[in-house]
Amino acid sequence: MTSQQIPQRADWRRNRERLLAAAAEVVARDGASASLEEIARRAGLGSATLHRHFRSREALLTAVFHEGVERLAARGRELNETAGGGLAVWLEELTRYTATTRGLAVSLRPTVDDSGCHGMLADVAAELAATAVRAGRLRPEITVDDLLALANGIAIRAENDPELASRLLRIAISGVEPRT
Amino acid sequence: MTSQQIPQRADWRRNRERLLAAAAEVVARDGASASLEEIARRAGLGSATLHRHFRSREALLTAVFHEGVERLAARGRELNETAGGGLAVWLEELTRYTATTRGLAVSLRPTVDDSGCHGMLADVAAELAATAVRAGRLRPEITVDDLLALANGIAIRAENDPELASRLLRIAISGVEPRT
DNA sequence: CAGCCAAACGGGGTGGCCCCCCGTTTGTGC
DNA sequence: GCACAAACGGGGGGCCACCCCGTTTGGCTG
Repeated sequence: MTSQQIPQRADWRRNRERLLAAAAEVVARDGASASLEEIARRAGLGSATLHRHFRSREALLTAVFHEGVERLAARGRELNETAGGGLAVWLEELTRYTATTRGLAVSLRPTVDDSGCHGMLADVAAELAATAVRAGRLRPEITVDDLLALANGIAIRAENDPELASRLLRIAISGVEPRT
Repeated sequence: MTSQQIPQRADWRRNRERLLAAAAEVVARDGASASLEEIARRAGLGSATLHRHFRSREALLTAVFHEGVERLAARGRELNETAGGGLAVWLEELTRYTATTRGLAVSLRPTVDDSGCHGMLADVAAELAATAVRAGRLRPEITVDDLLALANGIAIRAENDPELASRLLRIAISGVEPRT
């Protein structure tokens, strides 16, 4: 998924794990703008090593969030089996999770080559959306990318506030006018 | 609105204008994270002077965007006189404008003391919302703050893409299900 | 088990940024 | 014009990203 070639030497793999563990801590505290130097320090490695392992801040963040994003994707596939395919439920879980996981929301913006976290979710989202359209619960002219962008915008804005994230997403899904 | 006391010496006012002009250029190019040093340099002033005029990045951004935000507020009051009070129209204009004015979306997040740009819009938004509720076009349990947060999240996400901003806002306003 | 060498490491340099201290200049009221 | 508060700005401290290049090390081979 990221720019990892054939893992080579043992120390290389060990250091990668150390870097990811340190990054997880620091990013959880400071968000996407965490200091790369501090991450390297905390891993007991030189900052050059960090840069060799992860060419960019984005590559590092992608690796840090990889597991959580996979879990979200799996959850989406699971929900897609339920009656009506729980698009709305999934979007809310997605938004809450990305809002409360510091730095993740920013990392979910699609990238030029789509090598980041976004690509991993786009597929599940598309399935859920298709099911929802079939069930008459999603207007067909709304694209998956727009749905994801909406959830992403809400998550960025509601960083650290899951209640706000849920509320905003529900408004966006049900609209603003009284139900007729 | 910002931390401006009684404007005192002539050079003080002159320098303030120079700083704001430089800031407008650089922020338009680089967004909210523009380099303060570059702004000072471009204004032909020392960076210490910039810090004396604007205690924080946020204070500077607030001043830079002041005029545009006032215009948005005025536009809101104007729309509030029309039939049904154009809440939806205003929200879309707001979102488009903040999405395309680099750095503004970030500056519109409410601040602790609410001395930033947000306060200037909260009042108009409240009027528009009240009118919309009376016209049966807004569920009363939706708060103004949530509406603004939603528009703000969309604008942050759709930075530099007015079409995306419009589309997302319309989805959020009309909801995701087919109109019954 | 030793020796070799590509792979991997990391100290430290470069250049940038923010923020502020404090000695210097300047505008203004008298 | 003069005195003095008001305002300025050079430059230092501390942090950061990024990268060069001399040094260490893992693991293969015989």
